Amino acid sequence: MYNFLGENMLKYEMQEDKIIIYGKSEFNPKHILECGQFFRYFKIDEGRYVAISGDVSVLIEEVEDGFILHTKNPSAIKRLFNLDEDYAKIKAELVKDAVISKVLPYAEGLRIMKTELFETICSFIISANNNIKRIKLIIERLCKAVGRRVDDYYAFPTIEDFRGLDEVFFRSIGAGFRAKYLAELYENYNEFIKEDVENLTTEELRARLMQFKGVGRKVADCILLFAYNRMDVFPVDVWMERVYYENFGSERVKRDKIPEILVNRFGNLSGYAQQFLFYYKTVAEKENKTK
DNA sequence: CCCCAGGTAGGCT
DNA sequence: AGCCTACATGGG
Repeated sequence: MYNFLGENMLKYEMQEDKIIIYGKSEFNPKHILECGQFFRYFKIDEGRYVAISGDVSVLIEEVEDGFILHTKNPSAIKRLFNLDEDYAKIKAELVKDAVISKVLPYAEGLRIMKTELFETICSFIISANNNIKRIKLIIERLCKAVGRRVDDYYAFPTIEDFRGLDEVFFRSIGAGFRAKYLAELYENYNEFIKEDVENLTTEELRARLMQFKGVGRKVADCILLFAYNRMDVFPVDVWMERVYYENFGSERVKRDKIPEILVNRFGNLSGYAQQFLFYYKTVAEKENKTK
């Protein structure tokens, strides 16, 4: 059955073991997976990616006029990629910004995902003062060590899989100084999920998330954006700090001020703006230079 | 043998 | 509050 929610929206068809995506303008696996929001993806070859979220996997295959998302759990994958989100509308608004209009053409079909909460918290704690390649490496070692085996891959560990794991264990998978933060998660996360946080404002929920050790402003904003899809946040890391001075403000400001300035500029589209800029800065700009 | 990476906590003033 | 620095580890 088709979705007829809007004229310009992504057209897709749900089947028992796959989702068929029609057209390539609103869904681009490279742009979605390589924009830094998600770590458990693998490029198989030209045109094929595998992604694993929680305990669900998907094989993304490029075909003539779109993509086929092979999966045992299509509804979970539909949710993961926010397939009903209307990006035509979002981009029509964003393109009015001179800086964004420059980078949008490089990231057509980028979508913000909706990632699993526990996985997102762990992943972004690991991301602190780290590089993407090594973040992926540590996460894969974590999944292989304690994640449930599903078919031919390992699920991301659940909170219960973390029971009893100590700092020594997390150091053994290469987490380094972040090991103690991960070891503290079992108790603190179990406390957190008892609370009703969905109705908190973004500011309140950020403050709550920052009570986790290893979660500061930037990591909290990533959790807000990717796990909660709160779009009124703009995570600022070393890359976004560079983008800020190159495009938005030449005067030196305190690093803590940059998110505030950019959220004022982009409002409820901040999260989208940040991801388009991040993709351009970390992937597209580099590829342009090598051409 | 340097430097850097999707930063943060803790200690200092 | 705001500033400073240590922090584990793999890759360039």
